[in-house]
Amino acid sequence: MTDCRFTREQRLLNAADFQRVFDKTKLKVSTRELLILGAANDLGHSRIGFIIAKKNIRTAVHRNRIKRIIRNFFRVHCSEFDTADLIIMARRGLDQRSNSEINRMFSDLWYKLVRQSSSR
RNA sequence: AGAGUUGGCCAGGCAGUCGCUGGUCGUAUUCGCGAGAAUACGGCGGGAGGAAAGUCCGGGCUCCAUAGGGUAGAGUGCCAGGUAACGCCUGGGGGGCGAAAGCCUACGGAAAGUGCCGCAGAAAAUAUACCGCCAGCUUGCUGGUAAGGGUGAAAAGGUGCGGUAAGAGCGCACCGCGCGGGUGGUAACACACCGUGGCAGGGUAAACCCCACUCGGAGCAAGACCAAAUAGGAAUCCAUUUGUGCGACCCGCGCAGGAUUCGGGUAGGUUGCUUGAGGCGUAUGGUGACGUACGGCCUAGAUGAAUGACUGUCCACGACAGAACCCGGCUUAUCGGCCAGCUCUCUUU
Repeated sequence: MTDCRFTREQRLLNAADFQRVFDKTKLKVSTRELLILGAANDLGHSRIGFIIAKKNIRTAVHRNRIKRIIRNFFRVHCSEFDTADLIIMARRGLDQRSNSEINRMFSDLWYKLVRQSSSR
């Protein structure tokens, strides 16, 4: 999985997928403005889903921007990780951060997650 | 050149790397007798806005019943036109602001009825008389007044002359107002036009209300199709006393009954889904909104939701902000830049 693509199979698509992650959360890393939940799957690849509440991130432009940046990071780095389903949750204040700040923040969380996963 | 004002246009550019999405072409694999379909990979070109926003109006489209009559309710409110329609737009009229260009205007009815109107003031609408003024006499009372003063946002027209005890539309002239007519205008309305009446009776209708006109309801999570689970119904035809259900309510309409037939439809998927009251150009009618004719154009269609990220570079250093069925408006947010018309001021020739 060294090619850097991002297809429909790599996304959490329905409510049942999301619920499964919430019920079987094994991985959890966070900062003040971001939270990642993870649960192992047996599909042979990772999947990602977003929960970005309108209450926390008020304008659609910022919600789109956050999703695009994180999705792009996931696309490039997904091969570094075991197969799992991840949910990215945005908290209040994230829309105040610039693109590079979000990239750095997510990168820190990502490697924390990789360590947590491999130590298991 | 500066100040103002109105209308229109643009919304960082370029290059590279890595992606996403739908279209099309090609190749491969699978399915199919076949037309073709699905999946994967590759090539090519497409991929947010002026407000995509708020959801405040209007319409298309879909379903409810074929959307019909009445009541209730809601909306609109100077006139004429435009439009699919509108609460929008255009032109005109009245009123207000400005030196002007121009801007603002919820602008029907207070003589159908009801309600409300603080303080001050004698009195806020049936009128009335605090200080005055005048007359009379018993010198502080009676009568006559509303010119003057005072209160107030507002005191039952204004100015002048006559008149009178003092005054007063009491009389007259002009201004204002009402009514009737005339003229101009499709009309709202206007008039330094004519006649007539001494003269309307406060404000508030974005208070109830009255008058005129308009409006059936719900929305793409509408609706249609495929279909695990689960439950026993569903569709068509016939009948319509009674029972029951339905939209804000009524008139009204549907369902239950009998017969025939067999599928039904939650998760999920497919569709609706972008060619449309579309945009561009030319000609033409119109003051204009806009209409008509001809030519050629196709310009996002996602669905846990694409349209991006990173790097370099240039400059004016980039605001507000992301389509979700589709259009027409309105409103609100917005870094800046460009173009055109008009008004005023200054300088120069």
